[in-house]
Amino acid sequence: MSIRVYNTLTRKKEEFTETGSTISIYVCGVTPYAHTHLGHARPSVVWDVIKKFLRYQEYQVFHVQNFTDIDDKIIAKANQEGKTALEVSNYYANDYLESMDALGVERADLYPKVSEHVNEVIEMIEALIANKHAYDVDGNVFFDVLSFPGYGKLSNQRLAELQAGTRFEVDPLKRSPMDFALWKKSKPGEPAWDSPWGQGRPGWHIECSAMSYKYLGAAFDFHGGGSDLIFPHHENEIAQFEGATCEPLARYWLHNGMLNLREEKMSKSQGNFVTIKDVLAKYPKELFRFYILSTHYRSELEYHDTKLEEVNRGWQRINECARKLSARVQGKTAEPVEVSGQEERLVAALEKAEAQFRDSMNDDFNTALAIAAIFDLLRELNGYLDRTDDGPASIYVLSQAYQLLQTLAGDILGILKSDDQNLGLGLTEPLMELLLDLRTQLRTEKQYQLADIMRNRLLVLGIVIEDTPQGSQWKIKDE
RNA sequence: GGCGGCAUAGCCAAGUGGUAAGGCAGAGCUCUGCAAAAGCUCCAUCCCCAGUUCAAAUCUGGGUGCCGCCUCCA
Repeated sequence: MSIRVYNTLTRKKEEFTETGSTISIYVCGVTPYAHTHLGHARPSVVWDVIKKFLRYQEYQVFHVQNFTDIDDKIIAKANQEGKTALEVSNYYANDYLESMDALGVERADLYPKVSEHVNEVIEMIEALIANKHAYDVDGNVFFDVLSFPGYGKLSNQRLAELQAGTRFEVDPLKRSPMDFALWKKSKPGEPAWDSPWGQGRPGWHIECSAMSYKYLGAAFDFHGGGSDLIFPHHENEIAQFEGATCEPLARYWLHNGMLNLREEKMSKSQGNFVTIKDVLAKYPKELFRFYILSTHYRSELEYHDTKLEEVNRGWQRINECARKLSARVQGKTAEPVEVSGQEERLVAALEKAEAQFRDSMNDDFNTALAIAAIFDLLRELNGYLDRTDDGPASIYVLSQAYQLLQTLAGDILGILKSDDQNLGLGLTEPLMELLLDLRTQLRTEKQYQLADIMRNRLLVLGIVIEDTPQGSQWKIKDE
């Protein structure tokens, strides 16, 4: 089954056709002038999972994500704090990367910055002027929207309607109200670069066109970003790119839904945000990823204080199962054996789960469905775990199960806790073994009172004891 | 005013023509010294109205409600 994706450009789900062995991806990054907030986590986690899934499907991926480090807000912040614009943007770009690391998001292959690509920007503007899509007014260069017939094709807007809806004050220098700045003439005290039009700096949208063209060329595979970027940012990107190069920009446009904070869209400018670091100080990254991936990427997502508590229990079940599998398989060698009976049934369940997962992801990266496939598998796994002994056939299929769960939930979705989160360190393990041995002895002698005291006191210390048919087990209590 | 999206059980959430995935919460049961974990069973006819169709949550038209974008925003 091939991959199908919803393409904003055509407004329908399309089959993804590959043009080479490497899939090229450009995702709009951030303007680094404030701490990285929860809203940024959504595209990051989603694309992280998409990339990992594509590799699982044996594609290669090349991922570029920009930093728009020249911007009015950065300059304003720099002035306010008595720093240079570059100091401010570097600081927050670094904060962004740290937040991504903390989320378990794999880094992009490239993080180009506008400040390092002003030449490319200038070249593209020159091409636009040469192609009669842009004009220079006293050191400002604007894109001439009326000159580009395809304007509005991504956001499905008609120019006449857009102009009628203009609510902001129109720069009198513009020929048409919808024209937008490619190059801004610098004012005193602002960072400025030399250009054929005098000292100035790039406008907002041009950097993405120039840098995606430089690193990915024309008609690359995926262009992603939040749905709030469809208009005007991505619409303008297309106009600039195609106006300058006469070639199409990206083949598939994917837009993720907004993450809303307490029913309101989270955004930097409204001061309505929670930083990623705040959330990760309280909750494991894997839980947060589970929450994001429980909903399809195009849907809106609500976040509030108790949200992660609500999804915690289901997430624990997945990890609980992985922990049990790990405990069973650990230190044992799985010899390939002929399977039959309940082992055969389990292997069939593994295959089914893998296929369901794959189909779900192939269908517009439906992580919600993919997670459902994992829950289905969980039931089979837990049932089997209750029934089986530690015979060679059992170890063999259990290690396969463990691997599959690690691959799907761990490697691709990134929602499995790592082993050291599950197990204690150093002395803890032998000590716990000792305690459990003693307690088992007590239980054998029916000294239940003492056994219960032990269990209760360990619970106070954050250690949970579970008595199972396979003996007593312990784990670190969550929360 | 324009463009787009959404409305599915108490909550979260899949599902684009064939008679409602999954998770949480809840009820009952099994296992168990007890507890925990786990398993099993139960729990919706899909905002309203009118159409198309043998058949619609899924298509069409109308209505209501919510949200996003049109200004910086992932």
